[in-house]
Amino acid sequence: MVERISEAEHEIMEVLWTQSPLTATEVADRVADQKDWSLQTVKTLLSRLTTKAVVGTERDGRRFLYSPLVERDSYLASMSRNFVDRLFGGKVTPLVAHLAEADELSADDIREIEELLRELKR
Amino acid sequence: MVERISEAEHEIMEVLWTQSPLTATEVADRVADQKDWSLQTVKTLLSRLTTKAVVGTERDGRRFLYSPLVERDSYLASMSRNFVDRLFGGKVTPLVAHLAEADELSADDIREIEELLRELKR
DNA sequence: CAAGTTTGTTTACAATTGTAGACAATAAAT
DNA sequence: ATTTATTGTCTACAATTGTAAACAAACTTG
Repeated sequence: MVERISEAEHEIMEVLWTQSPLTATEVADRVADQKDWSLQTVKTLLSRLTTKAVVGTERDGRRFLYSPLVERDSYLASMSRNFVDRLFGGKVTPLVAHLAEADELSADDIREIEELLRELKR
Repeated sequence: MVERISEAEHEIMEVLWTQSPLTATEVADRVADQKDWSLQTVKTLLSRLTTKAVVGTERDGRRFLYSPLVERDSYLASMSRNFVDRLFGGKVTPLVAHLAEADELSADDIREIEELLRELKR
């Protein structure tokens, strides 16, 4: 069971998934592109993530190096599952249909997905 | 801009999307299949939804009849958009790829989606 | 060494969310 | 007419979330 990760926490995770381990300050620096958070805020989020055991720490002198303990893939999987379950009754087709109708799919997207599905069948 | 709807509130919306207008008690009855909520809880959620202006009320004597003010489709659209943006950098293909790899797609699903895409191209 | 800097820990505090209880007004039932 | 049920409104209260400030220990720099 992957612990629930809040939206702000997720932002931190994305940084760590891109590169790790990192110190709190490094995380803060990298997340600064997206969010205007103080170092304190980042440290709070990191500590909540470690409490939830989705981020692990490794001592490096007096400070910590943080790394993700869950893989991005497995996180995405559980989020996607949850999302599709809640909003589309667990069926992926209606989701794709929906995105398509909402013009979220370009011709390119469609080609890409078709290609992907072709791959899958083999 | 569609107001943010919480998870519990969403459950109520699903009921109203299925049928409306309904009284609070009727909503409570119907939601009872999914969630073990007291009537009070349902009434609180309904009132939060009306405050957010995603549910509208119509007086019927001393009580209210509740109806959705946002369409399910447009809600789904904005949720999907948000989801795909946040987790898949706005690209749908990786999402589908992900679901596929996570074995969330059966052979039937694949056929369905292919059919759907064929439709779309016309 | 004294002063500033970095880092983790503790505490804070408002908004949102889940989950109601209490109460008052009205309607229904006996 | 008195009791009971229904309904909306107001209030509550803990957990989670976003966003830090305060503080203390340790490290760096002048």
